[in-house]
Amino acid sequence: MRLSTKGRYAVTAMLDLAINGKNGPVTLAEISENQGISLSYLEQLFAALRSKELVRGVRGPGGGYYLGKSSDEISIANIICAVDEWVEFTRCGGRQNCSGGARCLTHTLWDDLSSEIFNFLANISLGDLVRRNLGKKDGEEPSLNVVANADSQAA
Amino acid sequence: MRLSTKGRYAVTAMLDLAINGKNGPVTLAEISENQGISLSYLEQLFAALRSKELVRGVRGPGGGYYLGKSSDEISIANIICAVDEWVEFTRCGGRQNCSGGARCLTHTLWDDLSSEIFNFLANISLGDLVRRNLGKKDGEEPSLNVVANADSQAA
DNA sequence: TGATTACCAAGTGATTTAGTAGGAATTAAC
DNA sequence: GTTAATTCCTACTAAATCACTTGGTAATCA
Repeated sequence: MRLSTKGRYAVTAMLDLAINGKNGPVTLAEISENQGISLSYLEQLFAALRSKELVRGVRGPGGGYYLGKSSDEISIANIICAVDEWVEFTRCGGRQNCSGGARCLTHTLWDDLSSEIFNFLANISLGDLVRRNLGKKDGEEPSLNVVANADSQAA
Repeated sequence: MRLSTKGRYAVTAMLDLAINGKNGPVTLAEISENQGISLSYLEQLFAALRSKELVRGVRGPGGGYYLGKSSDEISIANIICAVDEWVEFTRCGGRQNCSGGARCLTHTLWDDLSSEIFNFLANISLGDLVRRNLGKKDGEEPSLNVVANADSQAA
């Protein structure tokens, strides 16, 4: 499994698209400008997003990108999976040669852990992020209490 | 932020240590054998774990590693942070030149998201994992319902 | 003394990251 | 119909990271 800045770029760009795409498509040049991400790198990320139908491109002057679905139908997990390919590889392909050993024991456990994180991200939609953002002024700290996790206490 | 196989290696090794270290220290050679991780790579991971006092090494014959604290005092987040350095870097160091722009807006939001994940991992201790494991037989699927998250629903 | 272990530092091939470069295809505006 | 704006596509690249190897040194037990 994997969850790095690449996914963050994609989420940031999609959020920009969700916020600024209300009236007409948004160009990658604008997102590049807004978010400080290189244009060609954005193109590559959006190629992946498009293949998963999370965005829809319109060519020519006045073109740009729309969201492929409503922002409430797009989860953060969707976005990250599109660009980052959330593979949680088992070292022992399938179930061979790790029947009772400590290796298999720990890896199924780690897979459970990563699927918990997946569920967490799958329960936050792009629409949630937009609403959380627009409801706040700049100085305020936007808290992110989403569906999945009500009682998070700091360590 | 970052959460890859390197952290998984460390968690796996620590779990092995917690399970097999009841009576006497465990050598890295044993963990290497059990988990299929190269010995020298383990050494590097354990150098990081030792610097955070999560493990304690004993040299010489009959030596090996102990846990540095009780397994209930070590969280998964502790382990991952030790080897993976959980940096959630803000592109605009501090608060310069992103007062109201969309950039800062999205990055504080992403930071919230990553701290949610951090809290999630911080609420699972190594002891939790051990108990979850030992209570099960091999064939069974070990469910991972931990303190932090009671109501996880699949997406 | 010798074996066994942790410790330490440097190097390496493969992969990923974040980006450049250079185009081709589509379409709106002139 | 030409031009400009935009998406789309392929290939390349420097830097970083991953997982590992090599070759040691230091401590400690028998």
